Amino acid sequence: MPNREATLATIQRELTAFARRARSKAARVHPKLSLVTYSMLDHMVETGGCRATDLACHFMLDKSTVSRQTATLERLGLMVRETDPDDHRGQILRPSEEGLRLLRDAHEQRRATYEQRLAGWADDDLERLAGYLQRYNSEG
Amino acid sequence: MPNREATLATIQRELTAFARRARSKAARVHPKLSLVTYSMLDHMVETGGCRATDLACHFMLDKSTVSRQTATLERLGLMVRETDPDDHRGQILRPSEEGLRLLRDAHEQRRATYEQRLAGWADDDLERLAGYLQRYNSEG
DNA sequence: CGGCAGAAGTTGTAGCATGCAACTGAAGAG
DNA sequence: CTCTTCAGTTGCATGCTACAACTTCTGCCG
Repeated sequence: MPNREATLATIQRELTAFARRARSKAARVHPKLSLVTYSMLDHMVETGGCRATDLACHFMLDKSTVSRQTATLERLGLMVRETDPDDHRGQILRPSEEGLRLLRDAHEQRRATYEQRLAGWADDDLERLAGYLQRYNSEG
Repeated sequence: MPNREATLATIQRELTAFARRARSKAARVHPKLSLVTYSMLDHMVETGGCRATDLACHFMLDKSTVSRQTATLERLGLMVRETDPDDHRGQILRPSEEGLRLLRDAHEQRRATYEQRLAGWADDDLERLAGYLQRYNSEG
């Protein structure tokens, strides 16, 4: 049985390896979208439409960066904006129909990738892993 | 008991969240080093001195990118290079004394971060998580 | 009411990482 | 010897990011 030090080192190493792979492989979940713009579109759906400031806060990015990324999304026809009726300074950002389609495709693609990768796993192992990851992310 | 679909979705979501956090938080593991340059120095140690081509292959980067990063490391006094005696085209890259010191600091810093984050975990939970992560990374 | 602080976004500027392509120098095959 | 291939560097372009200055609008306080 390995000691705690070694186990911690393994977890650290494996999570780092995962992060590196995620950045390089899943960096382009769609030809037109980077991981960040994809996540932004996703966040607009999850929140039911949000403002640029929300995105900046949630992803810890400068508002100028968000402004440029949303401009790109709009130029690609993947996002629409409407002035917030309650506060004319802000805008409500939502995916367009095409943006929603693209998001669904990307979701399905990623789901299939994970399903294939975890195909050989037993159900209870999957559930334990899911629980561990939730616990890890919620702490700290 | 959740179904397999839901469990897979959870794993996917949590790993994505982890990757996003890793990008923003662990982006700078040391004031002078980015995650990439840090990993490069680390790889030089693990391999006992390697060539730029090895780094490019291992990290899936263009050789020009590696060339510039190693130039930066050398300019910072963290790395030294010597012409490969067996092949005068290549160079053997190694951390300098200061590079090794800095690497040890960074290692310790990261180890402490993980230890703190996982402080409340039972040993067998840690070992199971480590095993799951190894299995996940080794497959696919 | 009128002015002023603060918030939401945009744009100018700069820095950094990265990739592709063209180039230099060296090793190895014929 | 010559030609090809490999290791590495450099020029150029691109994309993401931050900081700062500016615009427009809101909300508050005198």
